Amino acid sequence: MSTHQQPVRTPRTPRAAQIAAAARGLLEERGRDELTMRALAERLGIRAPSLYKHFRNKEAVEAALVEDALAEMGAALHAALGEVPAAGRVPALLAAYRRHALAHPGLYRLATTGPLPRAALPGGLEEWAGSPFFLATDEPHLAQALWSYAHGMVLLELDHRYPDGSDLDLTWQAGARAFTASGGRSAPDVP
Amino acid sequence: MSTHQQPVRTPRTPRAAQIAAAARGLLEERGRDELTMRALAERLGIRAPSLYKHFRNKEAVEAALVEDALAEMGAALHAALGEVPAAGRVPALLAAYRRHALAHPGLYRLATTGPLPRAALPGGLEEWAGSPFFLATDEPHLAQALWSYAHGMVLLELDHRYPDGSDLDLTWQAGARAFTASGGRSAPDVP
DNA sequence: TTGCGCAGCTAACAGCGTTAGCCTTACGCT
DNA sequence: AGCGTAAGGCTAACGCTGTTAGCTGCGCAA
Repeated sequence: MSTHQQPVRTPRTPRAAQIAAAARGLLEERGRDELTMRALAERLGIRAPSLYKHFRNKEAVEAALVEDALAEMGAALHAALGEVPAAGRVPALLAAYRRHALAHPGLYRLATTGPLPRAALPGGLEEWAGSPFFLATDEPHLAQALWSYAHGMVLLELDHRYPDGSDLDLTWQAGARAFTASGGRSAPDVP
Repeated sequence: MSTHQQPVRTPRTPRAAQIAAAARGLLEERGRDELTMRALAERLGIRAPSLYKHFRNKEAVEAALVEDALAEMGAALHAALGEVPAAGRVPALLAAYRRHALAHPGLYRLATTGPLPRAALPGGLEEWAGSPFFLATDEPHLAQALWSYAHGMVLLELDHRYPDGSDLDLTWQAGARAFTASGGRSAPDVP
């Protein structure tokens, strides 16, 4: 229907999949800079150099996680849009974005900050993961602005940049209101 | 008047100021992960361990740069608001934010991503640097949303996350329109 | 003149990603 | 049955990182 098909995923040997899973666990449990090749190997019961039999280098391990992150984020956003009438798409999209990002903070950061390893990613995955913003706004520039807003909100929330005691639910609502009131060809106001 | 006084700065010995200046140059010219203690020392004609006579550790050097970054960003934003009538504050603020961040990308990233070294920062500096968003919107939650939007835009632009050929001027305009049309107690629409 | 402290130095350590080279195991083919 | 090969582990080591300990020389103050 309105949600295009998810792009093909990069094939992964069974052992590579195990390593990626262990890396993901390490990333979420101990944070980005404790995801080291030696710690990853230890979690798998092997030594660090053995990892290089399965991944070219650390960046390739991270690229595998980025691929997972984009695929899962894309699936969550497309699913959120599927359940909602056109008028309520922006708030639904923002809620799903926030929920998914905060549920996987390490993965979110890895996939969305710093340079994207585009060469190691399946073609079309990035666009597919971002397309819900275009589906929710019907206008490319407003879609990019909405995406930027959601990204900024999540990062500032993860980094504890908002003043203590901020009611972020209300902040997300204020942003949702701003983006539904404006520009979108099909969205009536949601006070 | 409406712009409060800038908070006091942390005192810095002459040598510490030289080191911070060299660190800033290194950060902007060669990027965040080429800002190493050895490279910094070499630029100053000394050896890395000597730096520890002036800064407790690398994090303290970075904290000095974060302080500079917040003070300068705050000054730029307050200045931008001072030149503009109430109605045009949001677009003026966003334009100044973008211009300043893109002019000092390394410093911007250092100061706004990852955990803030709040303990090493002068009290009130962070709030002062962020207060222009409150002055521009007159509503705390919309202010935080606007800030998040600007932050997300800058980061995605710096990280080249937008599709090739995106006209980001138009995206910034779309966001400015969304945030001026909505909520703000004093802002009429700016088509 | 004596003493002190500032600001440099070398040597070294642990941890990082990564490479080279070795060895064992398992499997397919003749 | 035996051989060849490839997969997937291993150790040792390199150059890089931040950081510490301890030494040295210079300048200033009492």
